[in-house]
Amino acid sequence: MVLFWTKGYHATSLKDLEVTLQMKPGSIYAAFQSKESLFRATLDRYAAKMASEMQAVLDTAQSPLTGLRNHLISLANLAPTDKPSTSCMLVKSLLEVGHVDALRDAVQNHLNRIQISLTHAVQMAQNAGELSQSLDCDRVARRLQTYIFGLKIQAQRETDPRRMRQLCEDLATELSQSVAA
Amino acid sequence: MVLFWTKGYHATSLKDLEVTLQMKPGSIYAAFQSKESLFRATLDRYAAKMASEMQAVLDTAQSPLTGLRNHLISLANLAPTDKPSTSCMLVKSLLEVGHVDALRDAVQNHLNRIQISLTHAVQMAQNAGELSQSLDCDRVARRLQTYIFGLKIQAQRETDPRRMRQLCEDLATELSQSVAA
DNA sequence: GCACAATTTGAACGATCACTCAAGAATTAA
DNA sequence: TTAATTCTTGAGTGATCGTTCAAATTGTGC
Repeated sequence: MVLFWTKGYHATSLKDLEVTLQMKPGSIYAAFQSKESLFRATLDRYAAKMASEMQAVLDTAQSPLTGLRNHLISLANLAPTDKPSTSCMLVKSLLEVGHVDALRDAVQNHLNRIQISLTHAVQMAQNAGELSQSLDCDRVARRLQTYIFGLKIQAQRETDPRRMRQLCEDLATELSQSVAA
Repeated sequence: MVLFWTKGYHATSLKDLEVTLQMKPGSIYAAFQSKESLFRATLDRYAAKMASEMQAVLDTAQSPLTGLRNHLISLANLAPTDKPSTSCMLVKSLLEVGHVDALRDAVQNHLNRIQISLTHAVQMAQNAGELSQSLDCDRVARRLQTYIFGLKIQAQRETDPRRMRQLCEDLATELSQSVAA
């Protein structure tokens, strides 16, 4: 997963996979049917990992809205020198293999599921009275996800951790304000 | 440029380039030294094109802030079925070839230049009294660019043009409000 | 019309690509 | 211990990768 995540689908060769997995080609093809299918499996794994990490942040927060804010702010801890890539593997894959139908659909499904989780979180914040009752939760969630996408790309660029943190906090603040009950 | 933009660097083969350019390998290598160098040239061209389009939107607007809003809203016109890719070639390249030093630096420079243009636009809005005097223009510009990144990725996902437009307008509104004089 | 320079051609290069498969090693069942 | 089964091995597949170069073609100056 880390290999595909950092190098991308096309740039990852079977030689790379042999070394990393410590398996010979035959074994790789016995376990997974093809490079594409192995890649799809890593996408699933990544999405599960990402979803559970996000859920953990949301669940441990004092309140639903605080959880969402914390999640945005947690993106400040990504540094562009980090391994694996600070960028979202799903976004990276969407851009790279978006023209391969099977892979694009897999990525889209994962992103949709994450968006639904966000919608639920927003709904909870609304139920808790932290958000205006009139707000469309799905709409807010889409905006939130747009922030996340943007921030993860900035994380690939921004070398100054102070500015990165500032940016995350700016967006977190904006969320609270524009959405307040 | 369109070829690299849509397929990405690695997925574009020299056969593809031969067909699209209508040139034989020898000519391609005489004109450009290598695939990488040709790719870098397309990055330059893309960045120039994108910068001038953005500048046109900014310049024709009634006011600086309106220009920035219009630019955000113009992203609603991207549809995921569009050719070439609706995603920003620079972002796509940053994610795909971010681990190749020469290419990453080229992309970073282009993105930095665009950010500077945004900073100037924000500065003009501030000078025009549309923004609070106390705001850090560079900081606002970074936030703006984060929106743009996020929106262009959403444009790859969102199939409903109504929702896409709504999203762009949400972010444009947010910009005006959070930044108002 | 002719010599000379610049460009284009496309076959060929070694390397690497994703992938296969017959043969051998390891594991399990009796 | 042995027979059956599963897993692993790694050389080998044809295809394609990015790249080169000598020969053919085209363009230029006189």
